[in-house]
Amino acid sequence: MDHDRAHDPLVRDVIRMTFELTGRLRAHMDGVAASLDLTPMQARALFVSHQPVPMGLLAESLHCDASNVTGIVDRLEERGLMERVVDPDDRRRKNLVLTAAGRRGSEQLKDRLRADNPILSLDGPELEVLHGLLLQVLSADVPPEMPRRTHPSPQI
Amino acid sequence: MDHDRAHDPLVRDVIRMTFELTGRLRAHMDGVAASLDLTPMQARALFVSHQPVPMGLLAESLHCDASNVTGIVDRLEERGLMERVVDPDDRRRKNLVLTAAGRRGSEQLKDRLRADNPILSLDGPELEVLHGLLLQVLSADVPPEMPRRTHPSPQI
DNA sequence: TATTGTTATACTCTATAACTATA
DNA sequence: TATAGTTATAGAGTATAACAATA
Repeated sequence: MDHDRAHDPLVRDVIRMTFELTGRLRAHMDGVAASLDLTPMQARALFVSHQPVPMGLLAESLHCDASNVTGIVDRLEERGLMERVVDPDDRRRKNLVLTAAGRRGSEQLKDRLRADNPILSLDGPELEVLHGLLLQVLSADVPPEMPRRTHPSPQI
Repeated sequence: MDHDRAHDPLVRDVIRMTFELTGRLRAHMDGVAASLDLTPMQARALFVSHQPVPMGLLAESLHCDASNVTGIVDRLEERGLMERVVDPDDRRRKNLVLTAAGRRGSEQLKDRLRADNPILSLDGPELEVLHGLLLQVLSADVPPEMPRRTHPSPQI
């Protein structure tokens, strides 16, 4: 018999706190992005593009529709940080490759992200514990699909 | 003598994983919002407005500029979920108060957010540990200011 | 036929600057 | 003078639908 965890005060508290921390981490990331004159989405795209990645996969990583990635990559390409390279094995597919400037930018982004990160208020052993918990959540969880508002059930 | 943690592989790993989890949690939240026909920011505004809160404080909670809150609250008010109430003690200030429908919506939002949350792959004791870590990070960390791009130092 | 990426569209979010009204 | 909130603006993000090229 499984106790109903939805009414567990601990669950409520942890969800409220993850909401708060998620907001702060995002603000921290956006601040770092701004310091490099990147928009939040441009920075996230740079962050996850270590090796060549097709547009569709980037859309998944960014949790947004594929049609949005066109514009985001357009602006990164105009700025000389990324290039679209047609995949020779499947000419429909375009792989995104960082330029030298893109790699430098990505490194700076990550350096600055590490420099002042809120989670660094934890010491080594605590980070180890957090690492274990994150590993468990990430491997157990199936990444959610992109949010859709097609058939909402409002009731409010 | 403090070891330089920026080069600690554990720190890098944990930051990469928090980036991933943060993205998934946001996608989860946005999906729940969409199921109630709310935009992401409308849902976040509803989430943090349990008791009357002035516009400026809501802007801080949402990590965005105060000017944005006007439009977000406009749409929630048009929909009958919130009301602006002028503060009698300081007539410049407007407190945001949930309507009955707003309270129902907020409850549904939180119910659905708990129902399928990725962090629920953790069991009770693990949640306790996470709770402790979150408490420490949140109390040690000073919430970052809103990201500004006024004086960037690009170098890329 | 199905898939990858683009375009067109309409709306929301976003920060900045200038503004109103209160203090 | 300073603060709370609004308006105007321009740009970026957002999902949907329709489309082209390729498989």
